Parts: sequence; structure tokens; C-alpha cells
Amino acid sequence: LHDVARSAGVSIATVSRALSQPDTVRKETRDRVLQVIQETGYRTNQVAVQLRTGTSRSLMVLVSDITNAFYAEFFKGIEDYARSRGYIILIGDTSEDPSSEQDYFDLLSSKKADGLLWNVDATPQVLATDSRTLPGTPLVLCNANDRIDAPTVRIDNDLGGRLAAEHLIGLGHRRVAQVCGPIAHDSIARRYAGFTSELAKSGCSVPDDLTFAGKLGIELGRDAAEQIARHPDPPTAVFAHNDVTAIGLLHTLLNRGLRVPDDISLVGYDDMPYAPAMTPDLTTVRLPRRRWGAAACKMLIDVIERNDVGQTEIIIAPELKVRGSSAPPRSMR
Amino acid sequence: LHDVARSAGVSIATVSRALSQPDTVRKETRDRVLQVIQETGYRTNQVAVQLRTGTSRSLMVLVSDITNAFYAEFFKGIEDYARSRGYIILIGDTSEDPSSEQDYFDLLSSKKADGLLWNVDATPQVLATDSRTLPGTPLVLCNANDRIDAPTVRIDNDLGGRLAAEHLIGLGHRRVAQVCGPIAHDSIARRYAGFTSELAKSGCSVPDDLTFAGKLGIELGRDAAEQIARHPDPPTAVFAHNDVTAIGLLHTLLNRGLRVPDDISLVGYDDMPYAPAMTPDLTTVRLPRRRWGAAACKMLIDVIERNDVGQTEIIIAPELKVRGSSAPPRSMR
DNA sequence: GTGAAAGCGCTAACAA
DNA sequence: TTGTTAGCGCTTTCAC
Repeated sequence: LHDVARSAGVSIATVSRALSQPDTVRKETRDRVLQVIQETGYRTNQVAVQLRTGTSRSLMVLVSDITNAFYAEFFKGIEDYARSRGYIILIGDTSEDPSSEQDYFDLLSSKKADGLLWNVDATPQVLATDSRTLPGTPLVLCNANDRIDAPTVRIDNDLGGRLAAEHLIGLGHRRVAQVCGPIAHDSIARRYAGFTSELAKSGCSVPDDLTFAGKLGIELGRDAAEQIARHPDPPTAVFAHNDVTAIGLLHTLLNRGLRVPDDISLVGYDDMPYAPAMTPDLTTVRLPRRRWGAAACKMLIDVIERNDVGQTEIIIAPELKVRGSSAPPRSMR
Repeated sequence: LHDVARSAGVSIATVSRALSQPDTVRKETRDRVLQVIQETGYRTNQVAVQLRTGTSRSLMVLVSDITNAFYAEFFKGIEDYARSRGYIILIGDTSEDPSSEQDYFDLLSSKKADGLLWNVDATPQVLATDSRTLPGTPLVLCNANDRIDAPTVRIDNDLGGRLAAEHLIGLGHRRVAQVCGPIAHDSIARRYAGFTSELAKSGCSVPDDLTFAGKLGIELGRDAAEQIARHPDPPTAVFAHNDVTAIGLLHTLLNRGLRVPDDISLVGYDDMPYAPAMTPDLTTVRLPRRRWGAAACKMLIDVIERNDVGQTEIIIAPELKVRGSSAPPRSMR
């Protein structure tokens, strides 16, 4: 900055102004300054700006497991929107590890980021031990969490569960299995509740021995499929709480000689990119992940910039994608 | 800091030292200071530290498309290793957009990050227009790129291609198709070169009308499959440059009534989590993505901290995972 | 319209 | 062992 000022024959204050408030500087002066900046390739030091102004134009995004391919589109939605408002994003993976969470929170209180977009599943342990750890920075949740009071942009998982149930009931299924994630996660609990309550409308319920719960993933799907294949009175349909799990189910069911959807129908959740390329292609509840990320990001930036946020909770509706893995049960054909 | 100093009855310098160089402070003083910090919940402002010391203990990771699920494990490898050395990572998606790249480079010259881990595919356009844009910060590439001179940690894609060819040749295939990504990408060019050169050893080559190139993805796989299915003299095996593309191929081949691997064998690349859950499960070239990320991250931190980096190029070997989608051609059975 | 100077919160050289 | 102080690079009053 000093060098630029010297070369342009002005003070550093003028250079600074030429950059941040161009109209407060006479045109000729401004042009001269910008000329020098062009020549020297000067770039302002963001850290100094940040220290001085207390603003970083960056957002922290925290997820519990970056390994989950599910987040890819979600990040993209955030990234694109953030960029359009002049922010960049910092993605962090807490691995649900308290010390890791603490590290990221420290960055926030250091004002390295202006706000936090938190896709929290389980209530983080930091909150249990020390309520002070949640920094007084703008925060938007991407999942409902009754332990934390903050604006939220979330998927309507209750609706998602109901869509799946409605579809299966509509096809004529009455004996149905469900493969759930950790019920302590709000998003999972709602899928579960939506699915079972919609079934209940038709007098159906999922028996305990057809309810499988665990960490969602291929392995859980495989395990559930094994038990279903061995079951004396097997279900005619299964609802899996995400597509990866559904893939595991599908693979093992086919291996065990069951035909999908002839013997058993399968409904997934998420609509991952590979869902339409399974054989049979997977009926699933589509989550508009990119839109979800963008909406959450918009709300966070609005909070940061104290714009009119309007509603404090946005609920995004999923959508059923009917494909080849679901059909009426054999008894109906 | 001032407040803590006042409460503890010492100077701010002592507080600073108690935190960063505990042994230069008398134990009693230190304890008193730490006590106060504990009570007040003081957290040091990283931005100020950064401005003063010129170090941020954070690393920038740049990829061209975060939407690619392939990166998930790669990020995790980086994250875990970075954390073990006390660094945090900032993930950015350039979308191969020059202005976006420029924004991220600015962060680097601002010293918001101590170094850059760059998984560059195509040579970025910033380099073409302005050679000054590449900041003088520590840089490690995660893909070879002859336009940029920097330490590199990369996958041995030549070997990957050769493993696929060797496998197919070994099974007895002689008429083989290949579905490639953009040949301008170094990683793709090497897969291609490795595959074709290994085939050449057995006097085989991939005819032009069985070579399909484009943006890797389900659609490319589908298109290739259509053409293969219609081909008057179809191949007995296909090598796809990644698993997503292989999934698209598999789906359409099966839809067109071809049996895999009975009529046609299929080999993918990457070993994505869903590869073993396809039907048939996918033979593929496994890339140890987590190890790759960790190795790259280690090299970058070593460069930053001026440790002995040793070699300046690390090449990570992929590994063939033989599964159900490949078998000898019908003529050999 | 422009310049001088204070200061964001911290670290490190130097002094005591 | 501890305190004083300069200054990292910038923005922003307040004078001129």
C-alpha cells in the first residue's frame, strides 16, 4: 500500500479510498492510483482488512462427515450463492469430535468467518459440557435441532417419509419394512415419523422385526436384506432412509434370488446421482440439495448483513421420483 | 487480552507468553493467567495473530468441481492429516472459472492460508493470461501438470490404465472399447496411454469407433453403451475412465439386453463406495484417495515448515479390484 | 478531495 | 521472569 501510494504520489489513505470508495476520490487521482496498482500487481491484504473491519466475507460450513457424498451438491449450492454475494466458504468436517468442533468455533470467535452454516445431526457434545462454546456469531442450522435456537433451513423430512409411505400404500403394499438411520438424528426421526404415521392412516404399521436401524450405509442395507430374505413372512416392500443403504439392500436382495420389484419393492431417499442408473432404477425421495444449500446460505448472509430475514425457518419440500424399483405387490397383479 | 492481563495483574505480554511459550513464564504466574482465561472464556483472535506472525495454520484446497463425489475421501485424508499437524483446511471450488480462481489466489497472497493444495485437471486459464497470478506461497499439486512447476503427489494413472488392460488381456479379450474423459487432462491422458500401450504389447488396439470421449459421467456411459449395443462388431470388454461412467454403461447395456459379464466385460476406475454393490459388482481400478490426500497434505505442510521434503514427486499406485463385471469372453469358455 | 494519525489484537525484540 | 513498546497492513475519523 505504501509503495503504491509513493509511486502514485498520494497518501495511503487515498489509495485505500480509491479501492473501497472510488467516488470519494477525484477521477484523475483514482485513475493514477489504479494505474499503479495494475502495474505493480498489488493485492490488498485481506487479513489486515479483517483485523481492522472485523469482517471477513467468508462463511464457515460445518458437517459431521465430509465423506458423505450427499453433501457434494449441498456444498455447491452454498458455494454458488455465496460467490454471488461476494463471500467464500470454508468447509469443515467435525467428525462429531468435540475438540474438532471447538477448533472450528474458535475460528468463528476469531472472526475468521462471519457466520456459520451448520448441518448438525446429533446434538454436538460441546453444547452439553459448555454452553459458552457457541459463539455469538450469525448461525443458521440446516437441520432442526431442539437444543439449539437459531434460524433453520431444513428439508421437510416428515413429508419425505409420508411420500414414501403414500406411494407404497397406493401400490397396494400392506406389509412393509423400514431401514432407519440413528433415530436420535432429527432428520431420521422425522422420516420415521412421517412414514409410520402415513402408513397408520391405512391401518398399517411396521412390525419391530421389520424395522432395522443403524448407521446408514451399504452394510446396513446388506444386513437388513439378509434378514428380510430369511424372514418367514417377508415384507412386499422396503423403505430405506437413504440411497446408499438402498443400494446395499438391492444388491443383497438380488443376490439372494429375490426379484425387485417383482418380489419386493424398494424405495430410497436422497436421489443420489447413481439412483437412476441402478438396475432396476431406484424409486426414491428426491432432496433438492443444491437449492437447500443456496437457501441456507442466503439466510445466513441476510442475517450477517442484517437484511430483512423474513421467516426464521424455511422448510424445503422433497419430491417422490417413481422409477423401476417399486411396483404393486404380486398379490395385486 | 488486556482484560485478562488486568484481571491477572500482569502485562499483556505475559499473558501472550503464558499461552504461546508456557515455559518462559513462572509457574505461579502462568497458573494465575490460565485461571483467568478459564473463567473469562477468553479466546485468542487468530486474525491478529495472523497479521502479526504472517501465519494462519490453515491450508487452501482447490478442486475444479466439488460436486464430484470422488473428492469426498480425498478431502477426508487431507483433513485428518492436517488436523494432526494443527492445521485446518479451507476447501474451494473453482468451477474452472478464472475469476473464481483469482479470488482464491488472493486469499493466499493475503496469507489467509499458508499453502495451497491444488487438484488441477485442465491448466487453469489464469496462468494463460497472467503469469503473476500464481502466488509465491507453498504449493503442492495433486495431479501432474507440465505448465506448473511444483512438488506433486499424484496417482500413477499410467499404471491404472495398464492394470485394466492387463486384466482384460489376461482374461482373453482382444476386442476392447474405451470410454475416456477429456484427453487434455493429464490424469485422463495417462490412463489412456497406459491402457493402450499395455494392449499394444499383445498386438491389440482400440479402434476409433470403439473409443468414446467426453465429460465423464452417467450420460457419457449411456451414450457409449448405445453405440456399443448397435455396433456391428461389438467389443467383448469396455474400460471406463471412472466408475460413474461405468455405472451409466452398465445400466444401458443391461437395458439393451446385453449380459455383463457374459456378453461384455466392464472395468471401471476409482472404486467408489457403490462399486461393490452394483449387480454385477464392478471390477475397477482402486485409487487410495484418502492416502493420496494425506500424502499430499503432508508434503505441503513439510514445504511450509521447511522440513526436509525429500522427494519432490510422490506417485501413488492404484490397485485392481477384480469383481463380477469382468470374465473371459464367451469365445474362451 | 486529500493527508495525518489512531488503532484493530496480537507477538517479539529489547529493557529492566 | 516480566514489562514496555513498536508495528503487522489496513480503514476511518478528523483536520486541512
